[in-house]
Amino acid sequence: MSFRDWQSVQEEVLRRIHAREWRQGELIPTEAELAQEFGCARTTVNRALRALAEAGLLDRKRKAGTRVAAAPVAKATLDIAIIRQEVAARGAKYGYQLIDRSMMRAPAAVRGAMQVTANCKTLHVQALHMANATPYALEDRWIDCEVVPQALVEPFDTISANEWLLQHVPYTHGDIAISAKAADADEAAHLCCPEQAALLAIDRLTWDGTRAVTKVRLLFRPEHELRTEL
Amino acid sequence: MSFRDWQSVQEEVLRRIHAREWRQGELIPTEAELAQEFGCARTTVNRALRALAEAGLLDRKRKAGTRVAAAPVAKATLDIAIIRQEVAARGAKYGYQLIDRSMMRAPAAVRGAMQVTANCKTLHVQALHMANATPYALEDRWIDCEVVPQALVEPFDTISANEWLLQHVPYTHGDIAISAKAADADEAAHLCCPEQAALLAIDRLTWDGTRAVTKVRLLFRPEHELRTEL
DNA sequence: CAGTGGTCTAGACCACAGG
DNA sequence: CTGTGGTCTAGACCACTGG
Repeated sequence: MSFRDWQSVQEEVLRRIHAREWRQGELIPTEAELAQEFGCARTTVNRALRALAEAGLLDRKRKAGTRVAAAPVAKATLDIAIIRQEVAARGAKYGYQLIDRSMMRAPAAVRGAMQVTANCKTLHVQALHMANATPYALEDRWIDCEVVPQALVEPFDTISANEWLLQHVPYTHGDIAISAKAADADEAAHLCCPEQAALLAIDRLTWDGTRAVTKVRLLFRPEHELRTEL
Repeated sequence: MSFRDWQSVQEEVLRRIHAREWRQGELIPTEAELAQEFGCARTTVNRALRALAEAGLLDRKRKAGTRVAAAPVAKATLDIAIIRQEVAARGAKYGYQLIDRSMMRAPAAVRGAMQVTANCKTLHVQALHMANATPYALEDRWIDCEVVPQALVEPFDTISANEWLLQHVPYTHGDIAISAKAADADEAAHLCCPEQAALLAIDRLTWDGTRAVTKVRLLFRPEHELRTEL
């Protein structure tokens, strides 16, 4: 019985965890021991165990060894693409419609989240993304024009801010929050759904270093689902 | 200028992407070339580029080389823990309350998703998770007792099915769907919120091989948010 | 066919943390 | 101090796929 590539080592380790040969919280053999047992290099065992640790199934600590994670925190990965591609991936025809584009002072809540001052120049862009001519998502966005001056001359009438920003503005990291929200009158009108309908909301705040680039809320139609695997 | 560990190689590559030294869709140098430039082994460059490819920033193909991803699909990772731990992590006191536990025929929709027959023995468990004595999440679960016979003798009155299953039943993979749902009368009563309030719903279907183990819907209070980073 | 990434190896040194 | 995982190296072979 020998396992010569890291995938088969990983499978064997997974099998032992599922079969409860190695119990939750229990210490498993060291990399060197497993390498000897499996007849492969320690590097190969390391690759397999590291992948499982990243997936949350193992806890590894120097000197302390490797344990089967007591509470396997599942990592569900959401792929967040440009909305146009998302719609296309569902086999629907993408449509875009600009609702509003204007310089305005952001509400206090938005200024707070973006950490900008009250008189910071911000651009507000609101637009509707459509799939097969029916509403798909409502985008409500604030852009800090001191960070992204190019946005001042971009009309956003044919290309969405969503797409334009991803392609033209670098960022270092972002925060995402997913929640549910009842549709207000305005949102219901744009999304062609009843007022008070339960909408899925994705809020994203994007940073370049220490400065907020943009804050966006995407509201999806009631039946919308985010899908992923475990 | 030399970059001797994979993290610094990764940072340098990231810098060049952000600085647009390497444009979107553009071919970047081969691993061997970069290794020479950076004064390190090809393995080290490989480690850095592989990590960036997993993060969705690079597209790699044998023979075709490595390109900067045209549409950087952001991967947001949600950590899905046992609810008791989730509540504890927020610094609140966890509470648990069983609402219903009974053998019953699952609705057609549930049977379809779990791919079981109409007369399959299924256990229905409904329970409330609480934080600081206020409702936190409503759990509505179906368990296939042919796959998990031990569940038949488990009362689920002090330990939640959520936690018991994770600790006692192995699984191979799962599907997750996140959506928004308006509270019906029953749900509103349990969660102490107005009827029609917008709730965040997480549906999870867990498999062991080709057999469905359990299907669960978790409904969270209106103000609940799932947070993650990019 | 040949260029590129994917992986394995044996050995080495290092960083961290338990005892 | 010592055991464990984390990483780097140089070299090798392989698998895929573009031309």
